[in-house]
Amino acid sequence: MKQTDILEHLHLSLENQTRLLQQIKLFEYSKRGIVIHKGQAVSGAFMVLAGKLRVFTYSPDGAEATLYTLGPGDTCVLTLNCLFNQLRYPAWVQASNNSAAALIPGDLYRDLFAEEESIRDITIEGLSTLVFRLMDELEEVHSCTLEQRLVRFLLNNASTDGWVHITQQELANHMGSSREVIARIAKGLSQQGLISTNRGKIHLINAEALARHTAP
Amino acid sequence: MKQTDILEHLHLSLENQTRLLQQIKLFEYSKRGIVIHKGQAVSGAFMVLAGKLRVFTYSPDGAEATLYTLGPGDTCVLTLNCLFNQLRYPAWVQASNNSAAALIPGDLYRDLFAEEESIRDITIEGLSTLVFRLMDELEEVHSCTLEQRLVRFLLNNASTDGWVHITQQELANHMGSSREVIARIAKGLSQQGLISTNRGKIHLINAEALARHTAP
DNA sequence: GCATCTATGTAACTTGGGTTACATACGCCG
DNA sequence: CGGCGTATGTAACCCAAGTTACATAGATGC
Repeated sequence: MKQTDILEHLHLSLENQTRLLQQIKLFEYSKRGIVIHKGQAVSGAFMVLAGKLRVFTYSPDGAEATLYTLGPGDTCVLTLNCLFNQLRYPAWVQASNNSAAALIPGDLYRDLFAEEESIRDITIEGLSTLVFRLMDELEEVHSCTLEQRLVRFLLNNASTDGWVHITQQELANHMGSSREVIARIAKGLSQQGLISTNRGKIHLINAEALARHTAP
Repeated sequence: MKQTDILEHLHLSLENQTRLLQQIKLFEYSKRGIVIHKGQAVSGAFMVLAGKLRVFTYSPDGAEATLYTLGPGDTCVLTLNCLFNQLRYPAWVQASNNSAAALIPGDLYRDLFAEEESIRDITIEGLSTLVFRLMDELEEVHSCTLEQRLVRFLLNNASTDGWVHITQQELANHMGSSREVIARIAKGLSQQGLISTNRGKIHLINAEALARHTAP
């Protein structure tokens, strides 16, 4: 992981490229490492360079709920929120794999935001996208059954060969439910011949039929 | 309602004030009038000048769920989203009272966004605030009972004398539930002497005791 | 191969809250 | 005042989904 990798994700004037490289800090995280914890003061914008980070909250009773995940080139929008509004970070961030991220100091980011159109664009786009994702999720939560949400998740996260590599516990965390409930729903789906369950992964046997479960 | 009222909510250079007044369109809505319907193409940014607008969605089965409400000086963030991302409007907007709003054409808004720091600030702040509100709501939905959510809503919306002017049907729509359920919960609370229910309004008798219902 | 993790499978029980189906009460207007 | 539209009150019923409590089955290392 090199500092200069960050330039691939941004379009900046040469002068600002130099400033950026002088001021960013690189961080590397091993699998399951905690990147940011709730309540932490955030001193800059986080951009993921490699790996995968998961942003999640704990509900008061200790259950996890994933908000979203970040891949290479993604900026963690919540850190932008914190920067522009002087807030503390409202969630946890954990590395799903070995990952690397760059921290762009807050003052620099604000300067770049004022000077560089491309920075303004990715900022606005990141915020907007998150707003839509959250709205969708909110609507989904109170208008879909857990089975529909689970099916939708599987369809959205299957690799081209129809496998989803995830444990039932992780699925449960992701949907804010419990493992047993996921197992029960998965059992129903597998009895209908739609999926098969394995240790650490799920196979979509009939994606078309499965898709019909999200709407009827 | 005069065009120039909009200037109170924005800090612009004189030149841009003139441009703004030349290009905005004013709209007035009577109570319950539809301001924007889902799927509509949005040609500019909406700023509320007077009254109150309610932004909500319908779930597939026809139940309403309020996303948020807008008062004078608020900009509808979703229209910004649509502008910057060329999307269609993802919800309905209805006037809660007689209201007025200004439409700032998209091209003008983008110009102002590039030129005026104050516009950038309110844009970012509006988006950020919405992100936090949505995150809170999402967390609330899967970690609180309906009673807790109802109590919280009442506490947040009571006037200083402890009255909330809203029908149970509106409450139900707002929380994505049904009237009967709200009535059942309200009955429980009023039997404990915490609130009293009346036609079209609810009185908070003991707000402190009520507040203790949101956490234990 | 055996011990030990970690992941999955299952069943019984509980509960929040949505649904259905009425009854009653309020308030306005002719 | 009396009727009609709108708001609230209540009860019985049902189901999705969370909880508790174990059983079993792949992995991994020694």
